[in-house]
Amino acid sequence: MDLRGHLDLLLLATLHQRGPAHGYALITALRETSGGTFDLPEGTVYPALHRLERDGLVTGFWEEGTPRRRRSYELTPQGRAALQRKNREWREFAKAVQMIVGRAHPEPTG
Amino acid sequence: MDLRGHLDLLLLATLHQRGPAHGYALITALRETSGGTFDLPEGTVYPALHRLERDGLVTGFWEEGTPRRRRSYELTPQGRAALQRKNREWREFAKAVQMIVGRAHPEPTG
DNA sequence: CTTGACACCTAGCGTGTCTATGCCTAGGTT
DNA sequence: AACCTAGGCATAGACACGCTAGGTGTCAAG
Repeated sequence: MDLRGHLDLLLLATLHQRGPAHGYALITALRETSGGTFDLPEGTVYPALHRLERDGLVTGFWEEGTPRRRRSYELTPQGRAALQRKNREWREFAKAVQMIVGRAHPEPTG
Repeated sequence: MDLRGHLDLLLLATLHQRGPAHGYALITALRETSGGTFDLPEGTVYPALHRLERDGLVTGFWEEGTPRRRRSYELTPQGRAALQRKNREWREFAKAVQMIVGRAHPEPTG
């Protein structure tokens, strides 16, 4: 596991910042923005986008006038609301983990 | 999903700070240290401890002289090493998410 | 004798992510 | 021509993890 259930947050946040984008572009954007930490396989991203569309958080449309067929997605109002919520949840989660982890560190030599 | 694959880190970190502890005590400790954010069901913690023991990251022993039977666990050297590694992974992960999420926030009213 | 805190355990489910694979187009190389 | 690489989408299946839901039992207080 690598994404730990935060994939939706990452996708929604990226769509929010960059505007409508297609799957492959999202993969690239996440890889670059995260400094290489998130290098997501397609089998992760495409099903996730389908899920988000099914749940009404994004809407997809086939782009016209591009050489290759590509399906782009943009945030819906519910998507924006979900992003806000997931953002809050992330901050609370990260803070809580930090509270537990952030005090002492194990000694390198045990 | 709530713990997002970071349960092991939380357990190992708590054991590292408090020394040997039993399952129920870990649940209480995590709840209090996290300010209530992590209120883990027993069905989450006990199987996780079994997993950690199976993998050699903790060793369990039945405490003697306590009114109720309780199985306590303490970190092994591998456990300490794993804690270090998971700690690093957490920091990298949190940083990467922050890079993606941390710039803009959706407007409250859309 | 019932309630509630303490303390442990497990089967089975749902969900999410990844692996693996497939299909197709465009552009470049040999 | 044949081949390769990058771009682009898609799904099936496996796996890991956490949670639900149930169980066992002790001890103290009402």
